Amino acid sequence: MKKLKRSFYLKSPLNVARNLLGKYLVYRSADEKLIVKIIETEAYLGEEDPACHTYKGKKTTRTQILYGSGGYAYIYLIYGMYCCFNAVADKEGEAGAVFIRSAYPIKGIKMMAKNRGIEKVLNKDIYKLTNGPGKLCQAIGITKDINGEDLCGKRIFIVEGEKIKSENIISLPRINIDYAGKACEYPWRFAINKQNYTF
DNA sequence: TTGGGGATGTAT
DNA sequence: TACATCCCCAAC
Repeated sequence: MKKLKRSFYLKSPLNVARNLLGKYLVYRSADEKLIVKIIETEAYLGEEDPACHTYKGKKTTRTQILYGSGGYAYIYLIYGMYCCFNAVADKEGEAGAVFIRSAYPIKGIKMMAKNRGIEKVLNKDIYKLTNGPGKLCQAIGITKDINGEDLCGKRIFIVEGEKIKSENIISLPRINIDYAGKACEYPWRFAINKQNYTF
């Protein structure tokens, strides 16, 4: 399947967040290739977005990667416990990102279960392996050492997966950003509508 | 050097 | 609905 090119990521986070739905995230672990389908994303718009780590132009070592060119991995630790995966979006100088909130396991399910500390997975429970940002990172085994990795490289990348019709995409308010004031109402979360879609 | 807070997950 | 648990960074 075709790997997404740099140009895919150089657009606005809202555009990239919507277009990442149905795409496959591929990670080459030491043992095998792990693949998940992206089913829920959130857009973070940069200096104007109170929920974004770069709000008001905040520049630190952590946010540096966000200001760079789109198409790189941004991984940070949340609540001192879990890693969250983002794809940096927009062009150099614009600090946007797309947060991957939920995915569905496609390949390497056994390894993902092992990484999550689960011995046996029933078919009906497969989706639970990666249905959260922290779970996703734990399942495919990525940590902060992937931070800054080129998504157009070989270790981790995204490929054309399934084309999702626009009528099957829903937009919703983002989650757990209550501190962001009015911005917590903006419909910048995108998901595949499960009502007309089966995995 | 310090302390408050956070793009979560799990059990209850 | 509680709480585990610790990096990040601004302010001191």
